[in-house]
Amino acid sequence: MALRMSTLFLRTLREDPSDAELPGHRLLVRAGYVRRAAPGIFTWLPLGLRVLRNVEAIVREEMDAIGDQEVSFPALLPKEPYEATGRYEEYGPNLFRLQDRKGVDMLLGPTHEEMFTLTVKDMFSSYKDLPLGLYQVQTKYRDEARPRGGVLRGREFIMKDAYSFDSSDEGLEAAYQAHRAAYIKIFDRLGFEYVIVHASSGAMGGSSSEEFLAVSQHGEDTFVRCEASGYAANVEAVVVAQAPEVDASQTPAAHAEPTPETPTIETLVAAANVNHPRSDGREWTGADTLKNVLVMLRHPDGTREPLAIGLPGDRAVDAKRLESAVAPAEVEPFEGKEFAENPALVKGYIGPGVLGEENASGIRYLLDPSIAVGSAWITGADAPGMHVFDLVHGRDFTADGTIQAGEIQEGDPSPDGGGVLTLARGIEMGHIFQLGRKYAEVLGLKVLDENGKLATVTMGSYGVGVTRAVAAIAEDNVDGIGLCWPRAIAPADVHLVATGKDPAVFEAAEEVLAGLEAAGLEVIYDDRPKVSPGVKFKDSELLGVPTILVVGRGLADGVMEVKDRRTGERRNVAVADAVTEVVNEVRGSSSAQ
RNA sequence: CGGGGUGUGGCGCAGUUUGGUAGCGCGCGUCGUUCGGGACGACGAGGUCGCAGGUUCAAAUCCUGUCACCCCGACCA
Repeated sequence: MALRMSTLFLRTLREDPSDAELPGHRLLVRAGYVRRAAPGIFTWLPLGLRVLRNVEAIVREEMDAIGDQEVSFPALLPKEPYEATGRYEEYGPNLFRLQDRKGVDMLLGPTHEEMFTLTVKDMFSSYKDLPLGLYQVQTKYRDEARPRGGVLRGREFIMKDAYSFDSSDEGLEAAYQAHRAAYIKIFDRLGFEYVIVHASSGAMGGSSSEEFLAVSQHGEDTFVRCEASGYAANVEAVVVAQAPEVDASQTPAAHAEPTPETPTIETLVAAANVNHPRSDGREWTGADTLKNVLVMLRHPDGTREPLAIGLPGDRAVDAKRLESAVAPAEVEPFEGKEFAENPALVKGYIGPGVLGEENASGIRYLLDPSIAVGSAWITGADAPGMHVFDLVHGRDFTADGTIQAGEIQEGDPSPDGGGVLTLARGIEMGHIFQLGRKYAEVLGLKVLDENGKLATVTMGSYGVGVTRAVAAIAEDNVDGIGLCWPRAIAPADVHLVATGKDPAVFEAAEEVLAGLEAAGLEVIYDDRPKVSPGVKFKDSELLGVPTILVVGRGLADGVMEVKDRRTGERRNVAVADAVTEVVNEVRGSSSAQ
């Protein structure tokens, strides 16, 4: 199979497109792989489509290998199934909605749990039909508030979504592990650095969920990992361990002190060091203060509930962690008028004295798990310009519970006790869920069990962002001059370049091309006449095929040049050996990048 | 939704401050020269300057409105 540059539907650009920011995105456009059609919507040109198909092929092979069966659902869907699960509303403006000529509401599918569940319900009715694994590679639509990074986050994108159906929890666990293992194979073959992290399952429900993140500074997700223990998790899903109790027998009784004009942690610490220095000679820091943050929760039924969060003063509330911790409730700011409505609250000087369902404010009070029983704090005294010192958790105040909402910081202890955490960014490439019975329950997917009784099926859902994988791999495989595709997904095995105007060069190139094709290699052949060698070399580097074979001036000496795109290494090979050398190059390192 | 920015041939940009018949580079076409690192010359095709209204003898340029797009944030199974 050969693509001849003289006729290929391709136009490379010498300059970066002005609307692209990420290096991989720029190069995908410059090298003629994709073109933007509308915000977050892309046209795949011949070379891009070849890469995309290669990724799809790998995904299909590994899904087939675990016995999942491929199906294809429509993208244009009726709304009823999504109304049944509540997601027609839940998805809100992210759902593309439309009407048919009769005015019937329809939608473009953002994900297909409902359709798979209903189809299995249609066809199967016995435990003997299970387990079952189905998947599709299909176009999804989500009207993202802000598409970004080109193909990385589009409004139309291709996802491989798979679903498992089991009659028992053990079956679900087995299916989950099988899909997890298949994903490891897929991402290994795609050739990029990734981590598997614990994720919060959020609104999807279910008990267990892991994400496959491509490690990338351009990623939108922040995750933590611990070198020592191997722990890795999305920041949203980090469960901070409860700090062990400490001895408070030597801590003096709590005492309130005037601390005028100290509404912030910084001003409080400064004032405390001047007016109330520690007896042990150490300076007060933000970590000695107990900060109490108020938020307003809005529950799905519309009711609003204030919530107070106590955490060390040197640590912020992480909005994503908080959202995740209080889901399905949503977080809103605690406004000035709400302070006014609760006279127990003294803004800037709020303390545990009034917080808590049993205390004056009546506001539920949850502590960060790092607040140990027995630890002593400087915190608000609930009077203007007053803070209380040596206030001991468990002795002088208690809370209504703990909450996982504190910001995770570089160097925090790993939750599994093995070391310290580092922070990094990643691109979500895959997400696997144990959904459990949520969808089957709502949509009535039940089968008869061995005893002839109806049992609700338990499900898993497993997604891979296929178009996103192309974008993420591009981001991960660029250098100053172009793309450098991993072999497994490159648009061709070899980029054959014929330089100069000597007909003998083109004749020799045709011969070696025939040899490469006969060996089963896919070749991009730059057969353009009257194009200068410099242009051809630049284009070959821009396109990023891993092996470049140059036929040109060396021909007079009986040699061709084999060049490795990634390393830049080049070597001459005898014309007679060129096909064999290139085939070895391609096959010999087919599993490496 | 908040903040910032940009709309001028296919692409990248200048021109807008100070109103006077739209320009550069790349790409594209023809001819000739060139041919191992984005060659050169000559000729040429291609733009209602995002849109609407206004001011003016005259608007890419000034005024009003509007739309679109990009980036950062919020959002995002």
